[in-house]
Amino acid sequence: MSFTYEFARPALTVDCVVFGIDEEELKIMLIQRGVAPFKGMWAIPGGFVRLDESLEDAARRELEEETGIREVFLEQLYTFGKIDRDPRTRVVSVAYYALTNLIGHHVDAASDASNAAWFALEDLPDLPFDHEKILDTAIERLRGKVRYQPIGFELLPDRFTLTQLQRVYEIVLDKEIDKRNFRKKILAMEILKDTGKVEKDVAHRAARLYRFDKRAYDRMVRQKFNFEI
Amino acid sequence: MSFTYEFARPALTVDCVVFGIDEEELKIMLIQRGVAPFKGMWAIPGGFVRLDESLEDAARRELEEETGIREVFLEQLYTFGKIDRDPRTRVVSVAYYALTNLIGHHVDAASDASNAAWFALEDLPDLPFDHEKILDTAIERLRGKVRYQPIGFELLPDRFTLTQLQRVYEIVLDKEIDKRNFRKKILAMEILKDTGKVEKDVAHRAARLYRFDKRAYDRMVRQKFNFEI
DNA sequence: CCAAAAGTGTTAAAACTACACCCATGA
DNA sequence: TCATGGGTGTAGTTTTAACACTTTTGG
Repeated sequence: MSFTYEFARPALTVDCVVFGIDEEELKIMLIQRGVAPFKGMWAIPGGFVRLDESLEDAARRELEEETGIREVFLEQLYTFGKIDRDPRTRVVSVAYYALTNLIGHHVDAASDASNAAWFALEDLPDLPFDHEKILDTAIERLRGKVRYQPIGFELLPDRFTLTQLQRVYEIVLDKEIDKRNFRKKILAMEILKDTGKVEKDVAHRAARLYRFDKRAYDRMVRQKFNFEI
Repeated sequence: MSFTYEFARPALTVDCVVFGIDEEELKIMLIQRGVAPFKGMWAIPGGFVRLDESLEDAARRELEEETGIREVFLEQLYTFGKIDRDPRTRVVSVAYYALTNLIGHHVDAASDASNAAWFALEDLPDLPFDHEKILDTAIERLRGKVRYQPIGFELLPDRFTLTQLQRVYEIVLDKEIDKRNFRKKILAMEILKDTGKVEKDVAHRAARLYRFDKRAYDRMVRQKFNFEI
């Protein structure tokens, strides 16, 4: 089967930069390419857009097919369209970025996604195409956005401690934050809900667990409130 | 001539939201469609991406062809890819937005762009496709970006007064700003250069003319400086 | 000399920064 | 009882917001 058009069309793909925080560092998920070009290289997951799906649907489908990850925060990043970004032919790629709770998405070696793996940003392999540029753009966006939109939570489990949240900001922004000032600020926003529970199995005083209160946040946005770290 | 591919491909277009400030309001440039669908309706300028040009090149080319506007601030906005956004067939559109000195781009009725015109945002005709959504996205981006990136100048002539600049911010952000505080803040940034000239032909004390000092701005960005209004 | 916009400082309130110790828990 | 991180307040500094009058110019 083939498709014929009156004018030439670029191929259209989606790519998906997946972030996660593990211990003390920011990681991204890569997949090992099974086909040419760049067969065997680690790359950002992605693939061709089908005619019967929106761009975001395509990004989510590819993400699940290639890494098993689903139901995560996903946002369009930028569309990359330089003429020669793919050596084969003209390919335009709409890039997305995803934020995941890495702990909940450890790669299961037996799954479809057995050729997917997390990589620390400090320790990345060479990437094919313009994937390095896509990644840089994603990091820049994450750093910028995390300061004025409540997306830090997306990198944590549903329930988290204030220290975990602070760590997220310290890792993403790559700077130390004062504990007392951070707590004062984030609690003053009244967008966290104390779950009444505490950590389990820790060898020190157990910390309170909070949950992001989307309802409260939406209410504040309506009242012209500004989230800022 | 025709083009055949193994898999179906969406058509790819660029669209360009052009902003300008005239007197006391924000305007955008629309063109009257000469072809179906929606023939005769006013729409955001745009067109198909060719294989031998990047996305930004395509946006600039279409912009010049349809409106005569060239050499303006242009930035990618968002890519719109809902399945049914075009009634004919699947079309994905990479949207850009441009900021222009409207006074320098009054539409010349005798030009190629004779079917282009400026419209006040408050007084827009119905728009085809998802152009209203594209426009809303562009306005939101402009409002957000103007606060932390020095792009307000792009809506003014090369030389401008502080009052003109303040007006730009008041119009874009749709709120009044205190004159003394605005001047203090913007001058403290040291990104404006006093040209030594003053306004001509005004029926009151002539104001100083300033120019945006990109060199100084870049220097400050390197020093971790934050532009913010 | 009048109309119109240019230009200019001060003060109070709010936000931010820096900083150190006691507490609860499990091993 | 010790090691580990949890949790808390205050004071100095900076930033922001509110506010009104004099100056210059052309008509």
